[in-house]
Amino acid sequence: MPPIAELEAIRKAQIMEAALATIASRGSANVTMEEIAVAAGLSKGGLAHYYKSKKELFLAAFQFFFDRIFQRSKETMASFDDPIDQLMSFNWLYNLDDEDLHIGYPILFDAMSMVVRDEDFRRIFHDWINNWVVLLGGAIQEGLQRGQFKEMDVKGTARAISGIYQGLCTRWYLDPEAHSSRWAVDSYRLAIKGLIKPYLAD
Amino acid sequence: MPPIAELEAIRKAQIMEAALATIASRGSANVTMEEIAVAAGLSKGGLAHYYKSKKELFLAAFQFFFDRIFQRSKETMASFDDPIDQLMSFNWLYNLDDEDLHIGYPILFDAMSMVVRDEDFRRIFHDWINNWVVLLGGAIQEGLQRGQFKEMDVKGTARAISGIYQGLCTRWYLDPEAHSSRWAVDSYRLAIKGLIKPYLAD
Amino acid sequence: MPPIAELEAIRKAQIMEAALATIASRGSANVTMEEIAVAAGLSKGGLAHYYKSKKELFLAAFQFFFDRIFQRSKETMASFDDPIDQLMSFNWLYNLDDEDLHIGYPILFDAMSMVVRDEDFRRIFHDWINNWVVLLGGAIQEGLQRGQFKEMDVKGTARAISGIYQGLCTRWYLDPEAHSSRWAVDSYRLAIKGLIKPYLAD
Amino acid sequence: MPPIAELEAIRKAQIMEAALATIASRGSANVTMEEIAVAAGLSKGGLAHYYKSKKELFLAAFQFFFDRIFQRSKETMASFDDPIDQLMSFNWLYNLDDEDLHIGYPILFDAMSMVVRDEDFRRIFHDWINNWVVLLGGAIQEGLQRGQFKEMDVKGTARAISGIYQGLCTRWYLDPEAHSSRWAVDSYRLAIKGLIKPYLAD
DNA sequence: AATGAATGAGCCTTCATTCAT
DNA sequence: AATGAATGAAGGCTCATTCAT
Repeated sequence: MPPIAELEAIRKAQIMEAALATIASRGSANVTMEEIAVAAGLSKGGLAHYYKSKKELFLAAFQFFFDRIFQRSKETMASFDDPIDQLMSFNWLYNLDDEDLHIGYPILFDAMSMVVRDEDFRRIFHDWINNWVVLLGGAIQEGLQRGQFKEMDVKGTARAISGIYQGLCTRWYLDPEAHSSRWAVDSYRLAIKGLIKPYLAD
Repeated sequence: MPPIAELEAIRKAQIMEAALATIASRGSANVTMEEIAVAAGLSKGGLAHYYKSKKELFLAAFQFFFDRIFQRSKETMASFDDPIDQLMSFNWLYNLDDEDLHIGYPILFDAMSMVVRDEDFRRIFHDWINNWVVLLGGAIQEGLQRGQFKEMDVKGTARAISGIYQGLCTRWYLDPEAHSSRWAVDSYRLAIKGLIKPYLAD
Repeated sequence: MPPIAELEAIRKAQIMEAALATIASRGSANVTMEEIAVAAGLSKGGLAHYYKSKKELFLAAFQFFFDRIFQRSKETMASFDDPIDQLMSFNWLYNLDDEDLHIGYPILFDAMSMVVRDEDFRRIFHDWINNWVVLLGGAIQEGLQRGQFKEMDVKGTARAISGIYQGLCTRWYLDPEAHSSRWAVDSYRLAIKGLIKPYLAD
Repeated sequence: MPPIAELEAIRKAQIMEAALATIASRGSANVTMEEIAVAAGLSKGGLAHYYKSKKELFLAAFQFFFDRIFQRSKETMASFDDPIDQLMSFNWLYNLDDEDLHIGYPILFDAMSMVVRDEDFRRIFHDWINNWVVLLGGAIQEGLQRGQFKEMDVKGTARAISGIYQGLCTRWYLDPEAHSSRWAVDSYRLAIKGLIKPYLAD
């Protein structure tokens, strides 16, 4: 790889980090290209060299973050063998000391705000969700094969787990004083139980 | 003395509707005071007469919307007798023909984006959530008294239901092609079942 | 006099006081019609009823103030018999407790700023200066007739005294810590001495 | 790196000239940032690049002008040897063909209007006055050493001369038809004589 | 006489984007 | 590759003025 391409990769990585950090703290509505550039150790013009427009930069940053969070979750999940454990493994996310979270939630809210109104943001968001569905669906499938779970709509259940997870996380993050991480974990487990053993309860 | 004593109330109501509609469609980051003014049938200056700043207007609009949605839900819930039915009664919200929804979700995403970064928005959001918790908690309490539910942490469960509900709604609204309202209702019911009859499943 | 005309006079007097006070404290560049109206115990519309435009109001207020200061000075001067004492009698103006001063200097600076650029303000300012010249000229004339002063250009000397007086006052008012009223009085006396006994000094 | 290393200095100088000219002709209350920008050969945004706010620009412009006038006076004064001549040397200022004057007086009035109400303007004004006092004080001191003047309070006299000078200039500038420059020069000389040889007259 | 609702022009300021170097 | 000067559009807000009541 010629050094020129290496440099580009390095710069883009710096910019991604800077963009995520500044967007998270200032809000995508308020952050300026210059703030991001400075956070990345560049000038306004330097940033423009790598990302032609604000939207392009935001799309890349969101994508970058979505990938990272997904990757981390996937790895965590892979470290468990039991499908139930796998579905519960996202609990690493309830940790206010993890910097990815303080970036992730603000980013997520901003992203959703854009998803509603812009097709390009919608696409990367949907793709991300679909990745989760595939990941969670794999665990469910495995549970089914092992006979641990009753028959169910795998994809739909995966979607539900993903949505429920996000709903609980959101509450926890927006008001951690009223919503402990213990509450989040417990609520999640009970809800999941309801979903994956539906007929048991009847 | 104004010709109509309630002129201010009328104008403010017009403005609230206009603000919600324009914020929802354009996004709070993009909507301008003038757009809102025009949508309310006023000029820029006329709007300023009633709301001194953009933030003041936004806070009022969010508050206004939160109140309305809550009120509608409360009334719907009150029309059911059985606590289980009450907890399920929010299904009226899964209706893409209901205009409140097309306002509500975009507003909600924008609101959360601000809640993370601004204390004033945070306050009205927390208040809103707390209202839901009280409302849902009432139904749960009733179920407990009727012996329908097992013992549980009423408030925590109410918070969980509220969060889960929002998580599922969000997915449904952001991608209704992949998430049917049937899916949303079913997922919600199962998750709730997990929450309110926790020990049954074991 | 019908009560209607009386009311108008009362209102206009209120407005003049309010205008002077607010212009002085806020600056003519910053004060708003509404601020003045409120200070006068009226509403925006009520003020408009008496003064059709901001400029009209300002002209009236400046004129009003110029008249009052001149009248007070004239009366003070008339209480002295000796022409020298008369010329020195303006010392009542070096009194930071006198409210007219805290109105007067700011008003004067603002007025001069307008005098440079607007014919209407120029006219009332010139008229005011000319009144001073006549007043001071009278004292000088009297001194000449009594044989107290050497022959001189009465008008020119009166203009000089007036200008010098203002120059010293200005410095005193703008920086009273560095310019005592003692300094102002003494400097004024010495300068006047130079002017009215010109040939003595040679 | 800028093509011309001194670009910023050049631009700022252009802006200073443009600001002074436009403020003088339009008044600081009326001049707009855009007017100044255009006068400086820049766009609104270009001006903002060099001066972040209107106040910052005005402060810089006033300072710039104060410095220039002071420098010119200082040089003129230095070209005379006799202290009396030095104190009289400011007569170059009575020249309506000198562009600095047509800028200077309007600027001075606007400045004083702000000095009354704003600490930052007050500071640069006081500094300017103090510079004059030091300059004039030097001439007086020299006169004392040469035995030309009687003993006196050097600083106080310098302050008086400075104030008197401004008072006379102001009248001359605001109404040159009624106040000739001859009048101004003569009045100034006589007043100074009164100040620097105070006891002679008694 | 008096109010205050409403207008709309205008201003300061911000900022994404372009571009010469 | 990188800078930062420069542009110009746009937005929030202010405010003198008008006018129906």
